[in-house]
Amino acid sequence: MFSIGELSKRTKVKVPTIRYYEEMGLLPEAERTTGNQRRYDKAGLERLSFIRHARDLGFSIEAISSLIKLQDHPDRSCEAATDIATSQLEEVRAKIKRLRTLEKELSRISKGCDGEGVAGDCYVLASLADHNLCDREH
Amino acid sequence: MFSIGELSKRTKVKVPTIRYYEEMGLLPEAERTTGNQRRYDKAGLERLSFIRHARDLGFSIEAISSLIKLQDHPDRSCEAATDIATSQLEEVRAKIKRLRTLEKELSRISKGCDGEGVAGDCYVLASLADHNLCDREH
DNA sequence: TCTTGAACCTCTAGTCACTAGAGAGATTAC
DNA sequence: GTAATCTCTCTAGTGACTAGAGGTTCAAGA
Repeated sequence: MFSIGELSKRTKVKVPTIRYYEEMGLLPEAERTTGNQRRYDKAGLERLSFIRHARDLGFSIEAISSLIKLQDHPDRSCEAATDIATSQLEEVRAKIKRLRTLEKELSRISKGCDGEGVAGDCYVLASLADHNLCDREH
Repeated sequence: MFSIGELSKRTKVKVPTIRYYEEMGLLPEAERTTGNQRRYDKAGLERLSFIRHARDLGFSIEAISSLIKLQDHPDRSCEAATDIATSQLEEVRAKIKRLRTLEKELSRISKGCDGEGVAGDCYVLASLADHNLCDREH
């Protein structure tokens, strides 16, 4: 059994974040010492690692909550899990697409001004003021 | 002179968002009718268009605030503007990079399970539980 | 001119996933 | 025993809005 600080070190999840996850129901309520401090074991460590990994991959707390429920019922169909992962993948792809458009636009705008003139003649400011100077929709 | 609703229609920025921008100091305090309703003119429209365009490109409220200050002083050097645009571009590129890694990982995980088995055997859940199943760092 | 209904006002609180800080109590090492 | 470090709960703040309550004003038609 180890403390919340120890769990934090091992998982690289900050202490207040661990408490937050508990409050959100992602982690079960931890056992306590007589002095009311949380104590964890291997199971707690594994669950928190799962959560952290899923968060790193961009899953929302809500999605993780669903995934955990599935984990706790290994006999149920895993269709929901693949659905969640697939829609997460779609979201990531959509974000990439959008960011690529922004990248092109920003890169074009940045190249338009070397930063040596005055604000009144700045192509960056002009581009932001006038959408018509843009190449494409965004 | 037109109302906040009209301004909203023309710029496609929602009414509460316009009020929020005013509160944040991005928009100057609007003129009011005797009945205390906001009225806008062409200048207000242009400034809000600027803000919306910059937001669409992912600039933060703070960054936009700096850009607006520059706009209001056309005699100052525009170095700050190009700096802001460049660092925004860098951020966007960093985000894309990170999302690409996630995309690869999620795609690999999703492919590992067709959703037809049970949760106990699900590769999606197993991958999330065990970082060692990952191809690369993320 | 009166009435109706849409648009407007302010204010508070909620969103997401944490993060920061206060003030008090617990644990651990020496 | 004492000092240093950890931990506890609670509240409030972050960014960029969004939602809703409860009340007021405006514009158009009768």
